[in-house]
Amino acid sequence: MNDDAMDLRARNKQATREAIGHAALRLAIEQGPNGLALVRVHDIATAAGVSPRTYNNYFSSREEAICAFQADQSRRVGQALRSRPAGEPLEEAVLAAVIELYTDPEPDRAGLAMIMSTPALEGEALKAFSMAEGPLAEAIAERTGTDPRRDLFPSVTAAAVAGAIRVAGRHWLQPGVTASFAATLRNALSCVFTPAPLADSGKDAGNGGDS
Amino acid sequence: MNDDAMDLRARNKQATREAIGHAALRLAIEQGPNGLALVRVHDIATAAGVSPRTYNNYFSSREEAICAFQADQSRRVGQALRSRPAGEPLEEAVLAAVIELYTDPEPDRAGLAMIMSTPALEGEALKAFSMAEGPLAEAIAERTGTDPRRDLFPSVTAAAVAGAIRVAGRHWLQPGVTASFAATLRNALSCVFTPAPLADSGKDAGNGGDS
DNA sequence: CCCACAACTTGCGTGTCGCGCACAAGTTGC
DNA sequence: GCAACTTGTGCGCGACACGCAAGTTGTGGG
Repeated sequence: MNDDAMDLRARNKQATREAIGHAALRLAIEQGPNGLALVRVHDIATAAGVSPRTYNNYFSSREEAICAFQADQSRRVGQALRSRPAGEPLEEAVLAAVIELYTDPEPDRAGLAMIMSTPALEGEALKAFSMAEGPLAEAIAERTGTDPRRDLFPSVTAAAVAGAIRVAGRHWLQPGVTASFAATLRNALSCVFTPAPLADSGKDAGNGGDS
Repeated sequence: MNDDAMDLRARNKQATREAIGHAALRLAIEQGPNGLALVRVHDIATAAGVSPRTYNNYFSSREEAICAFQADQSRRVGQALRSRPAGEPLEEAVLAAVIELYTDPEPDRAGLAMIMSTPALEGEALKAFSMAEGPLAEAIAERTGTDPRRDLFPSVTAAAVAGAIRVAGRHWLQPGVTASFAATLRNALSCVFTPAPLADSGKDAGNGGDS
């Protein structure tokens, strides 16, 4: 999945894709959550240095372009889990994989806030997260030795993990939250694997409490 | 939430909303997953007995209209959990509430298959499910006595439950699955609350195994 | 019983957008 | 070096979301 592992064509394709996505996100942030309609396709294409028609070859809606980086990231989550050592327990492996993937660069607060506060963009982000569930479920099934076609555990866990990442993101960009995204992510994911519903594990020890 | 608890205006509004949604879903099913573009707004409006402009007052996209019933159902999930007896353990309460809400009429296989096999519609369905997470998280927080602003557990669990419902639906309409939707739902939800990652709880006893 | 007010529906006009088609430019494999 | 393929681009059509200004129907006060 390294950039230099592809031929020239694929690299150019990926470059323009990222250029369009980056331009789209930047323009969306400039206009703010309520001015999404003011971001015209023509502006995005111009800012990315391509024609509107080319933009349309890559994305079929503004929302898709703006959330492109999330979609790209989601595609890597399955591979990230597979690259963990085989003996590692599921919880630790998932935790490490997700944290590595989502905190290598600390996420862009403005971009995330823009997406989470705009219904149309949030829908596209949900699609991006759901794209990760399939591969993630396969990786989980492989690690736990379960058949994803007979046992619902891998798919459900994958969906729960994706949901936890989403919740962590939403919580992280609430005003007053000072914890790192990695810490928030850890808290959220621990809720998935430890069922503790009504224990006093909260507050200062277990999950939550970084507002 | 009963129909006769509203004044005439609200009832008419809800009626036309359901009429449009029903017509949209029916037409979408007729055209199949690949012919969604052939379903014109004009057709939906005509089938529902309203003008295209009125359709547009209720929904701002075909996908939204087609998935309207899912959105309406999602809005009820929080209330469904609240209406469970207070002493009931969280897992049982969630299980009972969800099963009651999603199996009162057994879901429409054709409609569900249509939605799950069409990317654009699946995105809208994801939005509908995510709408349920907020109220559901509040209900869970209230039941477990946790503060949803400090503790991530309610939100994460809500997201996991929503994800489990989704996974159950996807699994249920796979060819060869003969179990009732209620049973599939039970299996999926049990994966959320029992962490059992690598136990041999599968196959004939625990979760899964109804293919 | 009637009337004023509010909500809902509808027709029309406008600005965008998605996308199919045909062609030019660049890249890869032989 | 040549041929096949992929990708970027210009053009144009059909559809659609949405604002605006009527007309129509439900609601409540005198």
